[in-house]
Amino acid sequence: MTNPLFPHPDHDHSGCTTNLMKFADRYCKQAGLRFTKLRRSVLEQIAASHKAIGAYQILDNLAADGQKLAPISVYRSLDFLQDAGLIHRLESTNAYFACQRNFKDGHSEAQLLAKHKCSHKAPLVFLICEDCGVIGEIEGTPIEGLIESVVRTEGFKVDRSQLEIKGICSSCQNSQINKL
Amino acid sequence: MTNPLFPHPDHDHSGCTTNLMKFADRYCKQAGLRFTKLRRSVLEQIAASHKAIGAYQILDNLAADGQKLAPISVYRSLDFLQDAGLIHRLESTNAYFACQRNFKDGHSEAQLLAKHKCSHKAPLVFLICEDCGVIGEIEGTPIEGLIESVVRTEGFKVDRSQLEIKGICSSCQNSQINKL
DNA sequence: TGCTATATGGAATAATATAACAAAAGTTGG
DNA sequence: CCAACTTTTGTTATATTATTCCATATAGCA
Repeated sequence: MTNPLFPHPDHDHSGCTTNLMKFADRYCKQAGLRFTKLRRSVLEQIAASHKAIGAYQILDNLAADGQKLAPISVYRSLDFLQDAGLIHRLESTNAYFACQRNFKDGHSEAQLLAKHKCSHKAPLVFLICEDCGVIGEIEGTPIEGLIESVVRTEGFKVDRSQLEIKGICSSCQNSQINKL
Repeated sequence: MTNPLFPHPDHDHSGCTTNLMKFADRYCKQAGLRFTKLRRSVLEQIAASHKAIGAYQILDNLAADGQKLAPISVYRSLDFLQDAGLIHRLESTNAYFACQRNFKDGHSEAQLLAKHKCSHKAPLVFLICEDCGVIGEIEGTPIEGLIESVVRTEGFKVDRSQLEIKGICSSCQNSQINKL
């Protein structure tokens, strides 16, 4: 019933994009954020796949669509989207990808807002396939609690944390076997 | 008996540096790595504190010491030191800091080598104080096992992982209270 | 010694990100 | 609606981080 944590590289992506854009609309409206045309088009570029995309790649893609922008414009939209929790940034590769964990059905607007806001505070855990480039986001794992407890013994007060796990996803492991 | 996981911002650092450089000597010799003058001077800059330092800051410091280098020279040394496990890179700030977890006494050369090599594969967990800038490295926590098990359910094959935890260390929390 | 692999030097440039200020568009209160 | 204000975007320039390419030097070894 739940989405797989790690999206299959060959899945039909069309639904992901529309769901995500729909969620962004609802969420920004509910949170009183201005989801402008520029921000929307930047998010569309990012939401086009489950891979991470660089700021200048977004810039190029939009230019190809006839929308010529300065880098700062893209970066400003990226900041907005990140603050809104709609995208994440892979620190190890300076690239951005869409947060896919938001738009489960069956929530009222208020629930949607509360749930999404809450999830911002949690440790971020990302699986990055070094072969196909797809990124999966994990939530609700014991890792989150463990970080807190380990750190508490140090008296360290956590602000935010991000775990980037690189490796090979199961689909790509299978493909590699087939190639041998 | 063990070092604190998070070094106190005001501790006496002189011993840390000499221990670390001594370890680097021993380790490189044992591992058949060439610990050249350039690599040594880059490591000295990094080992000078428990904070992370940028590549161009290293470059400037060495220039002030009369050693004028091209950026690429510093980056090459950084690559070497990272491959050797002597330093780490903070992905979120593009900065480098010394690995302090190596040079416990009482190991033979062979044990030293084996232990250090093994530790390279483990997930890296860093505590980063956003106030004083000091970085602590945690090892041997249940986080490591948990990453493996969580990911295994996904069929994801881990290559390497890094967890960056940002917040305020206990010393800085105390200082902040005093300032009020 | 000469051969080979590794390390360094040096110049240029690529890739990523931000600063500073002006103009435009949205928001609010009269 | 207007005017004042805030937020967003445009424009230009520049800062920061990292790599490519080719030449030279040095270490390790037959």
